[in-house]
Amino acid sequence: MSQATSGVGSGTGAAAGATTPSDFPDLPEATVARLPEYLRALHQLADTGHDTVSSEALAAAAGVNSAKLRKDLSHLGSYGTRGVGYEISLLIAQIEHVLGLTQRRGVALVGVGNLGHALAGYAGFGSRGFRVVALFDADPRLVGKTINGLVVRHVDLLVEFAPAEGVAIGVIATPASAAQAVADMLVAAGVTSILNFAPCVLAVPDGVDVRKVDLAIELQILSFHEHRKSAAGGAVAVGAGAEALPR
Amino acid sequence: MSQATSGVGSGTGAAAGATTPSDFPDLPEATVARLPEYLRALHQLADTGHDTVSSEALAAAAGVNSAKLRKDLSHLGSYGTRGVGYEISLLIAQIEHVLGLTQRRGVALVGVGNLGHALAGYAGFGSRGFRVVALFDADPRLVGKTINGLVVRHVDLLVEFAPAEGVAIGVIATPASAAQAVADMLVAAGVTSILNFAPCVLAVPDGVDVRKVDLAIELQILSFHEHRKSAAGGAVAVGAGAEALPR
DNA sequence: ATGTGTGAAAGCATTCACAGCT
DNA sequence: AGCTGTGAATGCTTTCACACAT
Repeated sequence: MSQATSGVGSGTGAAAGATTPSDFPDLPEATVARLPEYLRALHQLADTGHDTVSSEALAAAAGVNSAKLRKDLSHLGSYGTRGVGYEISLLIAQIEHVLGLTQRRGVALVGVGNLGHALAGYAGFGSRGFRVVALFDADPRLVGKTINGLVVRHVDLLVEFAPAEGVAIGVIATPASAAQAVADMLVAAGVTSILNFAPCVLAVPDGVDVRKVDLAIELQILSFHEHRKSAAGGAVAVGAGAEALPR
Repeated sequence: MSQATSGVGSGTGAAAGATTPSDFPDLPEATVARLPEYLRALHQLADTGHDTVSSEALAAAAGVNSAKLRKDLSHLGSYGTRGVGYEISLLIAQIEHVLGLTQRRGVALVGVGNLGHALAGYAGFGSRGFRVVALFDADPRLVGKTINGLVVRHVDLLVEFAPAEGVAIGVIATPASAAQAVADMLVAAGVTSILNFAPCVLAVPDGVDVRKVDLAIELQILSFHEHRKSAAGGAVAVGAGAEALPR
């Protein structure tokens, strides 16, 4: 997947000011991928009136085991109290800081068809640290329409408009045939993070991160396990076969 | 956290399948997760007139390195010819067989709001081994509507209708607050594979597979890398700057 | 007592590099 | 020669289990 490029310079420049200059642990990628889930679970706990939480309880809410959770959190530095647990608000702040969510990042959505339209209206973006700031499409019938308060612009204007709109992340929701061209434009506009919903691989320069979401792939993975389950016992008396299931 | 599992009952039984149980390697989970991508790449190659392909070329088309590809394919048994490469049609057939895609599985979609509506119309399902066979929602304004030739039923009818419609996989596209209740119903209806788009963890009995897709999480992971990139230096940072890790 | 933080051990996954088939 | 298939080596992740702080 993404390859971490350079390390953290010993902040000579450190121009970014706003965020605390405190050091940047270099976190295992597996840990980074779980932090958002912890964050979600923490917000849920905070909303239900909790103040502190044990690793056991938080792990349950996030769907992992407690040893993993503690190890993950230990990479951020120590924010728990032995014998007590973690203070929720403190931990939320710390995770948000590490993930860079203290600044609300702008998202450009390219492709406002079926899926793209749904994404444009997805409230989860807004409530979890992001703001959709621009919409693009190649279809003249869509260009000019307003969706959720944003006008759809022609994709040819992407390179021109994206930088001004403060786009930090590009989301590709076009057909596969258009995805590479869109990725090229995003890169040309200075975007270095891309979320790709099109079923194809993208070629991008070093330093650009691409993550992919492919719905059909998820289903096919489920299909494999389904297939295996039905092939397993043959007879399989009743459910509850406690086979060693992976995952 | 309500998670009334209980009432699993319903015998999945249905031993009808005559797939040979013997030819089932137990594949590493990481390999299973990549097979769908190989399959997509193979179809692409087949469509552009290719007949055989080397591990190097297929790996490039799938976005992995060739050693990994060969190792993955070796788990399925040997389907390549040394000195030549892989015969594409043969490999497609083999992967489809292993993933259980020879039978087109039925998908029930629960939650036909913004996202669910888009999923109902997503062509990628149909073209890659699945068929949406039922739609459910709790909103009376949506129940009764026809989307893509399917009538939206009330979610309370799920347990009654799903088995008859041949549902093998359930897709949850409801708000998080409803997701667990829907999961319980799917389980009660005998569904043992669930794809969850709601931002929450689901409690399900052993033997039920859940995969989760959370769009905000993907963005947050990208945010982390973005954050780190901008902490490293100005913003210019031309690629190719592979640096040694700090210490 | 209780529950975090963390070395050490175990388990997976990826990469290397080359033997062996065509 | 060219390219697959695969043991061996490396690196990463998870799990264990317990010292240590409160």
